[in-house]
This record gives sequence, C-alpha cells and structure tokens, in this order.
Amino acid sequence: MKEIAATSGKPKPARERLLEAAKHAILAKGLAATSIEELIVEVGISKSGFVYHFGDKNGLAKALMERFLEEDRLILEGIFRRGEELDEDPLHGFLVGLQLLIEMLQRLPAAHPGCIAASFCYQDQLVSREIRDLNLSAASGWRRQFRTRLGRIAERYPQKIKVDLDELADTAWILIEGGIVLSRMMQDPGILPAQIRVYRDFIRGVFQGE
Amino acid sequence: MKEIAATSGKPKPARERLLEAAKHAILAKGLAATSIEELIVEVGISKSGFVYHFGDKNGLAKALMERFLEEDRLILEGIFRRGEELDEDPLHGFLVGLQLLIEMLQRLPAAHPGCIAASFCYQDQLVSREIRDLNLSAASGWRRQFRTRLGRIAERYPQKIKVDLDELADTAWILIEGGIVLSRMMQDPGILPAQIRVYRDFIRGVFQGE
DNA sequence: CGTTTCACTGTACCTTAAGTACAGTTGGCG
DNA sequence: CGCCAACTGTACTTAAGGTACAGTGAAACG
Repeated sequence: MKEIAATSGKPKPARERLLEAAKHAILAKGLAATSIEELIVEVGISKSGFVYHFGDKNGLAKALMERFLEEDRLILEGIFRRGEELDEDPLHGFLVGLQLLIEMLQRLPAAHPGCIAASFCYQDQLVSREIRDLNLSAASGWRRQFRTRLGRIAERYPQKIKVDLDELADTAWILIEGGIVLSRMMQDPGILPAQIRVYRDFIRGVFQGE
Repeated sequence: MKEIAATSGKPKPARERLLEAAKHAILAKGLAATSIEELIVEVGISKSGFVYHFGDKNGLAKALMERFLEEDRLILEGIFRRGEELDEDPLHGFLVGLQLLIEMLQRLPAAHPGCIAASFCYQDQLVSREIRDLNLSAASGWRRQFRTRLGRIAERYPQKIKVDLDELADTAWILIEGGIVLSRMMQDPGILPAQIRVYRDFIRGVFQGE
C-alpha cells in the first residue's frame, strides 16, 4: 500500500481523519463500544469509504495499533536517549530518563488517555491474531530495551537488592500499563507518574542502596 | 432476592451454571466477544431463562463482578491473615503473606485465568456505571488494606528507601493487574508471580535496606 | 387441598451493527 | 484521453441484543 504523502496544506484525507476519530473514541469507550457508523458520521464519509480504506473493523484496529505503537515508541525512545545524553553514566542516564518520563506524564492534562495496547489486550477474540502479535512484539521490544539498560547498569553497579533483571525490566512495562488502568479507574491522573516514581526509587535502591 | 440455598446433591441451578460458563468465556474472550446465545446453549437453558435471571448482559456482568471480587477478596485476605498468624511482626508478616501469594500463583496451571476486574476496565462504555463503581470500590479497598499494613510496618521500621506509602500500596494492585495482562500476552504464567516477587524484594529493600 | 411462587419455556418481533457485493462517480495526473 | 485513487449509493444478509408476554410444572406454604 502506498504511503500517504505528506500533503501539508490540504484538508486531511479521510483515512487520517478516521484514524484520529477512532483513536479518541476507542480510548474513551473501547473497541466494541465504538461503532463504525459513528466514526463515518463524525468525519463525514460513507460506509463504502470506510470499507475502501480499512476493509473492516479489524483493519481499522490494526492500522491504529501500528500507528500508536510506533508513536509511543518514538516518544519513549526519545526520552531515554535524552536521558543518556544528559548523563552518560548508565544508572544516572536511566534515572534521568525516568524523571523526564515522570514529568511528561505529569504535564498530560486529564487522566492519561490510555493506551491502545492496554485497551486491546483484554478484547482478545475481538481482534485478530495479527493485532495481538503486534502488541506482543512491541512489549517484547520494551522488555529488551529496558533489560539492556539494566544490564549496562549492573555492569558498573553491584546490586544492593537482589532482583532478577529480566523481571525488573518487565516491571517497567507493567507499571506503565497498570498505572494507566488505575489512573483511569480512579480518575486520578497523578497515579501513573507516581508509579513511575516508585519504579525510579526502586531502581536507585537496587543499585545505590539507601 | 433470596440467596441460593446450599443444595448440595442436586444439579446446580441454571443461574450458577450460567455464571460459571460466563466466567470462563469472558476471561478467555472478553465480554463483548461472549454472546448470550453461546452461554445458554452451553448450559442448556432458554433465552427467556437468561432474561429471568439477569435481565440483560449487563446484569450478568454485574453478578459476575460481585461474585469474583468477593471470591478474590476472601482468597487474598486469607493469605495475608495467615501471613500475620505465622509472624506477628508487621514487616515479616507481610513478607510471609507475599510469599504465600507468590506460591499460590505459581501453583496455578496455565497462564493466570485473568481477572474480571482487569477485563472490564477497558470496556468502559460497555458496562454500566454501577459495575465500574464496584470495581472502583474494590480497588479502593485494596489500597486501604495494603496502606494499613505498610503503615504498621513503617511505625516499627524506618524507611531505608524513601517512597510514598500510598503510592507503594497502589503498586501492589497495579503489579497484580498488570502482571495478569502481561502473563496473558506473553503466554507465560511465570510473569505474574515473578512480579509479586519483585514487589516483595522492594518492600524488603524499603524497610530493611540491602 | 388449593393456591401462590419460583424457575423456567416458547413464540414473536424490533433494532443496531457489522459485513458483503457491486455498480457508479469525480478529480487529478501522466 | 484515459487511468486510477478515492470515494458514493444502494441493496441485502447475518448476528446479537433486547423486549413483551403468555404459559407451565413442581414444590412450598398455609
């Protein structure tokens, strides 16, 4: 499929507008509760137009997943690279990255809009194998990323608290996804950044002690 | 509504069988992907029978939520009370409780069946306000429970790592729910108990240091 | 012993949503 | 000029949830 050219000034093509509308609706209500009808009315397109672009709801879900996994990846990667720029020590670079993440999350307005990944993983049979695999490979990517950083830290800093680094890498992903969920549930946007702060404190505790 | 009497020998009433069938189906596929039709076929009841017992899908979801929140509550409460029985020191009683929880989770067969609460919180508009409130009040209950225990520990043990106890209490809930999700996604039942172990190590680190 | 209540069944029908098929249109570009 | 991407319009099918309501068999109750 041809990529949408970066047509700057023109009105955004329907495909774009559909993805945007779908993003908001799905994050707010979930995939199942979002109807194709409401989306096409919102962006002013026909049902046939929808079918032309995405085939079916699953196609829309897949396109969304691809887009937002990539978006999140870029943001998070940028943050942690910046952390390493600011302090080349592996431990402190990581701690700076975490702090930048915390501050970014604090700046977000209301309760975090949530994460398409989290939103899909409990709607299993509703989305295709393909989509679950996308989600899975993204999570595996994060696991590797964090694991690598923790490994580099461990080379220089002896562990004051004994924990498995693989598990500690998973903890980051879990606190983010779980934090989003609890933030939503409690209607408290502060919960997510607070949990990253807990993670940061733990990392410091593990490698620096009290 | 009258409670179902503990009719021991007799065949389980349809309501019970529906709840059981719904539990498995919803944990496996999510609420939206589970049809009333498939449930009534499975337990051999008519659609009118379903309506008689639950009114609609939302009624079923609510009944399920109530039941399993209560079930989980009893299990977790039992575990942590037992921990306190085995060691009356608040820190060590809690650590023992966490260890018992880890071992229980390790004994569970395949990937953790998941948690109705986690399964519902991203299907927001699909379930009624009532159900979200149930979920919310259960989460608040756990927050209080853990917070109280952490408070008792903090009275006796100075904190070696500075963390906010409210946030640390939330971390427990988040790691459980998030751990279930990642366990499911990765098809790895070990992830959930491993994360509780990470939490346990952290608690020890916070109050005992290295 | 009659009556009420519980736990259902059966039939019928409505609405929403997703999905399928396919023919037709429009505007820009080579 | 003609092609092609990006649509529109119409028509139909199926699945699923939800509503309404009359009826029934067994057992508990007074």
